[in-house]
Amino acid sequence: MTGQLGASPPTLDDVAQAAGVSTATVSRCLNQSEKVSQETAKRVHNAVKNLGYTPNFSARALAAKRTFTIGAIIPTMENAIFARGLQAFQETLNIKGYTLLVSSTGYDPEREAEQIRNLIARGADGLLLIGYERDEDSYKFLSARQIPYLLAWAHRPGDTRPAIGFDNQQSMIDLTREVLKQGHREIGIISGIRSGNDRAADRVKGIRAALRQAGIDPNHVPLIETSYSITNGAEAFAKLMQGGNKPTAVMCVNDVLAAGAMQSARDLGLRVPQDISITGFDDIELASLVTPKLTTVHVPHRDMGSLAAQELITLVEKKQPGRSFKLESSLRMRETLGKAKR
Amino acid sequence: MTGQLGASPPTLDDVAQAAGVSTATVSRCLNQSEKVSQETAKRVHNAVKNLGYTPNFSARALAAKRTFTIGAIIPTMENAIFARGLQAFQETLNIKGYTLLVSSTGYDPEREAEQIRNLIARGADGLLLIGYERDEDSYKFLSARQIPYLLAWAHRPGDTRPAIGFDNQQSMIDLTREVLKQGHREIGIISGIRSGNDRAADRVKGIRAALRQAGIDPNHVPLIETSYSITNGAEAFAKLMQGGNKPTAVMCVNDVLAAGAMQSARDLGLRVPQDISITGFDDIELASLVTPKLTTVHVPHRDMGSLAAQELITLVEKKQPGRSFKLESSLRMRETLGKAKR
DNA sequence: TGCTACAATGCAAGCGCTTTCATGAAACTG
DNA sequence: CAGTTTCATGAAAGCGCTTGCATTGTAGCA
Repeated sequence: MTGQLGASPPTLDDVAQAAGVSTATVSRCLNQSEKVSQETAKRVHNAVKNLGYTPNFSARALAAKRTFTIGAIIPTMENAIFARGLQAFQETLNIKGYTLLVSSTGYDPEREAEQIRNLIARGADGLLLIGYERDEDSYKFLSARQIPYLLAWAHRPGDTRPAIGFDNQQSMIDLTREVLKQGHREIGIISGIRSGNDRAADRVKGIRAALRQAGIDPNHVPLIETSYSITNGAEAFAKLMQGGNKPTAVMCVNDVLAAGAMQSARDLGLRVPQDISITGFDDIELASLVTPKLTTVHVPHRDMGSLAAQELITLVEKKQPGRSFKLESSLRMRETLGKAKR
Repeated sequence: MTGQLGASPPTLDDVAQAAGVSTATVSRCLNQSEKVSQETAKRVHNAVKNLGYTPNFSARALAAKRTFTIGAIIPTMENAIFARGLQAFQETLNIKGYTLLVSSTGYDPEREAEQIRNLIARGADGLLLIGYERDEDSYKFLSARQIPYLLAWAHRPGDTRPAIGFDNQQSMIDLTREVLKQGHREIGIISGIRSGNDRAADRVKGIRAALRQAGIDPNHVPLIETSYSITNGAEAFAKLMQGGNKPTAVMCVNDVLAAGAMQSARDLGLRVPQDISITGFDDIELASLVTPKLTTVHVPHRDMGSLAAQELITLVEKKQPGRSFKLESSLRMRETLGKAKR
């Protein structure tokens, strides 16, 4: 417990001296303990404790070219969508002895490119990225440096890049069919910004594909694009209801937007689902909290997170090619989708 | 654009050679550009671009003993409470050229101690911590290493440690007085786990102090302690309503718990606020999303985050003693607090 | 007893960067 | 024009760690 009062932190050298061994031995003792005799190990551990020694991470990374750190770059932390899956990702990582480094981009592609370089510069052994869509340069950078990476929250049947997620487009087709089944013909769409966000884009594509199949021209279906927030969802909904032929169902590309839409519906005196149906996507906690409960698409966030962690570690340790996984989403028919009014 | 195909990443040396200068010059060029002639600078920047050079962060940290990185350790990322303030914290940090490293503890004091060491080992120039309560060893460690730190989300009038936040206890006293003003005498409390979480503890203290002042014995007021989650809030509420003398108002230590309580109330067929009043704390987005809208205490999360960032940078750069700031919280009287039934 | 085999340890060379100090050239001074 | 600054640059010493290789001591074997 002898503190290093004000002095610079204790180094491996200090520990070595205190334990009467060389720095090599201390290092081995701290890493691959099996190569050191029990007696020495005890002396070293004592010295470590007495000095309050903590290994300097930078020095370690520099010398070992290995950090046991995985980086994850997500669009935003404010959104429950990623928080859930990321939590599971981190838990699994920790169990396997890895540390997670998170950073967020605010849905800005340039900042994502920046953060990729940043996390690599920081020595991340592997990277988790959200979705497919990003500059080709970023992909080039990753393969030039031979950094294992995994895409998450998305899965495109034909694509070869390793990804783990669900088919956003197909999920939305399924949901849209349910909406159509309820007799809705006038549909409104509230989407997130699709540029640079393939999840949002694929979901909209899904809606449109299903509509087309049902003989509805998707080009005549009103769509409002706005960034993910409750107030934005509310505003978009209000705008949608100002138009000429008002929709009888509003499909939102995620639950946050849908919650906003519901709020706005209430403010406009519209009953859900009697006067208007509203659907979401993601099935975050919010979905079953609002009144009435939101009809949405359930996504196995936690499974995805923990599977992603396992796979990424495999990639890092085995230097394998990298596989893709498709997870199943499922509809959650709750209370906000009802029969079409007319 | 000449990629380093498969090879190890380009280093300062490579850049220096390509530009025909020494590594010292390249380094200066990348850091304090004013000390290098314009012509050389151009050559260097060209070389950097051509090689796709990215400085190795670990090497830089090791040599410079400076990282321009601030660490933040929060209880959880899943909770909107911290996400908001942290976002602002990060934004301000970025503007000033710093990077944020976040890690979470799951409300586990041991993991917090671990993470403190971890972030310091990673070279964080300063630390943001939540609340006052933690092992004395951690505080000792920080001062031994002379690491600037700032406590947030709490502010205790008498305490000398630099903190930025609001008076949790006083805020809750104010809210409780409003509850009492509505005629409530039978109060129930749903709290987070108070051990290791002084925010929760202070809030409960606030309720109890106000009750005592009103002549109600706080020891006879039922309290259920549970970890922060909607379902836990719901369960706690149900349990509270099973007791002998049912409360007419349930005060929750945060909005998440309150949202759970409201859900449970609905399931039990209780109307809010006619049959039972419910209050929250924090005023996260959720609060105005639930039906009816939650009466709660508003906390200036974003202001706190950005002020914290500024102050922490000052601490890091000026090595000043470290000041404390008290922010004002305010009541948001919405729809879930009504007159007592009897 | 002399030999090999092996386990435990030490020596020392880096990892990629910053920074002090020295150096030489150019720009001033009187 | 010699003497003094100023400026741009380079040489080289680390920062704290890991790790390949060399060295030692001891056990195992014939």
